[in-house]
Amino acid sequence: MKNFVEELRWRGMIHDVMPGTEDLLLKEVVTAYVGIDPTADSLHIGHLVGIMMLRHLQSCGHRPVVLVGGATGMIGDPSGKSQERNLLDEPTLRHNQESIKKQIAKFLDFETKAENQALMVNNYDWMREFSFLGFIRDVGKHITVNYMMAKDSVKKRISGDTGEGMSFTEFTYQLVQGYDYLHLYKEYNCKLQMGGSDQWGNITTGTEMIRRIAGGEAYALTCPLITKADGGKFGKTEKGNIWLDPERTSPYQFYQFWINVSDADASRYIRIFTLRSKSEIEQLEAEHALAPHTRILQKALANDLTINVHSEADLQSAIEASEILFGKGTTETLRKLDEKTLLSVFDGVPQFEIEKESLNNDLNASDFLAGITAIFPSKGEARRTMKEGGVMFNREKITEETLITQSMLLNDRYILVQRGKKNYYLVIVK
RNA sequence: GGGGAGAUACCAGAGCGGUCAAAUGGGGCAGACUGUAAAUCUGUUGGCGAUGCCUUCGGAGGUUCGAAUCCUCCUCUCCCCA
Repeated sequence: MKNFVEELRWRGMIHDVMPGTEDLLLKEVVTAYVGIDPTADSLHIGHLVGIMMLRHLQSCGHRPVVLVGGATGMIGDPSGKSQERNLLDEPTLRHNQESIKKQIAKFLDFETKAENQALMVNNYDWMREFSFLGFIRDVGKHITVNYMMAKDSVKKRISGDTGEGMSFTEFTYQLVQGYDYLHLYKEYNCKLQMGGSDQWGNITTGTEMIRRIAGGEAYALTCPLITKADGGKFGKTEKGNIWLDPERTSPYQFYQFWINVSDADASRYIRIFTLRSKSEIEQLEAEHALAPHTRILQKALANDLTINVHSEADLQSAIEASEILFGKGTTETLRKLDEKTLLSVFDGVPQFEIEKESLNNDLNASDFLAGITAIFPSKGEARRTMKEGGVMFNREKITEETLITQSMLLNDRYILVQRGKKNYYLVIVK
C-alpha cells in the first residue's frame, strides 16, 4: 500500500497529523472523510484542497468519504468569522448535493466496485431526526464544557478583547461535527477525518467522542490553509470566486486563473492540485528556473486542472483563445479568423450587443465604451484610460478622438475591445 | 441612568468659515520594465456637453455674501462612571 501520509508530506499538504495515523494507514484500508458545506450548487477551487486529499487517499488504496454538511452548514462554524448561516430548505440541499457530487466524481471514483469506492453522505440524514433531548443526553453527556472551552476557536470568542461573544448554537457546533465523526465511525468504520488546519479543534472533539462513547481509536489530519505569496486570499479574483461550474466560471477564465499564478505560488500549487509525481514536478521546476518566461509550471498546473474539472476539448479552446489574446496576434490575425473560431475563442469573454445603426454617424469612443456598452462605468474613466493608452480595439490602440465605424468590424459583426492587458470584451453588432 | 468622544470619498484617516471635489496612506485602474509572474517606478482614482457646470463630507433644518467646517434637533457608533 502506498504511504498516504508520506505522499501528502512531500506535497506540503500536512499541517498537523495525530500520532499513529501513518501506521494505521500502512496497516489496513482506511475509510476517511472530509466535510463540505453545501452552500451553493457548485464547488469553488478552495474546496479542491479537501477533494485532492481524498483523491490521493483513494489512489493510495483507501476509501474516501465526502460528508455534505447539510446539518452543520445550517449552524455555522465559529472557527471562521462567518456570520449566521441561512437554513437551506431540503430541495435546495439535495440539489446542491447532487451538483457537487457530479463535480467531485471527476476526482473520485464513486463507481468502482472495489472496496475503496468513494461514498457521499449528508449529515442532515442522521441529524434531522435527532431530538434535542436525545442529543444532549446521548452525546452532550460525554463531553465536558471544560473540554469544549479549551478549544482555540471557543477561547478566542469568549475571552477575546474583540468581545463578540458567541451564541450557544455556535458553541455546540463542535459537538455536532464531532458526532458526525462518531456516526461515520460506527456506520462505516471511518477512522480518519481530514480538513483544513482551522478544523483541527472540531476534528479532535470527534476523536474524543469516539474514544469516550465508542471506546474506539480515530485519527486526524489537517492541511495548511492555502495562501498566496503576496498575502491575498487564495482562489479569489476581483471578479469573485473561481468556481468549478462552467456557467459560473468559464473554462477559459478557469484556465487563465491558473496561468496567472505567480512563480512563488506555482511550485506549491502544482504539488497540491495535480497528481504529478515528485520527480516530474522537480523536473518541471528545473526547466522553469532555466526559462521562467515560458511558465512551464503554470501551464502544467492549468492543463491538468482544466482537463480534470472541464475537459480536454475545453482546455484546447482555452489555450487557443489565450494564444490569440496574449500571443503575437494582430488585427490581421483577428481578421483572418472565421466567425465560428472567433466565437468559440471568445466564448468565455464578456459580451455586449449593440445596434448596427449606432455605428452610422460618427460615434465617438467614449460614448461607445461607456454609453451604448458598459465596458467602462463612466465616460470619464473611459477617457482617462484611453489617454493612458489602455484601450485597444482589435488589438490596436485607440484614442479619445477615434471614431467607431463599421470598417472596424471583424466578420462584419464583431469588435474586440481590450482594456488594459488582460480584460477583453466582445461587442456584437446586431 | 450619568458623563465624554465621534460619524469625511472603496477603506483608514487629515481638514475645523472662503485658496476644498477635500491632504496622506492603503486598495482599485492604467502605463513603463518584464514573462499574461513578483518587485519597482509613474500616472490616475465623483459625474458631465469640461479653462466651466452639477452632485458629495451621517440625516433634517438654521446662521452667513460664503459651511465638511458655526448653531439646533434627529439617527447611529465608541469610551468612561453607575
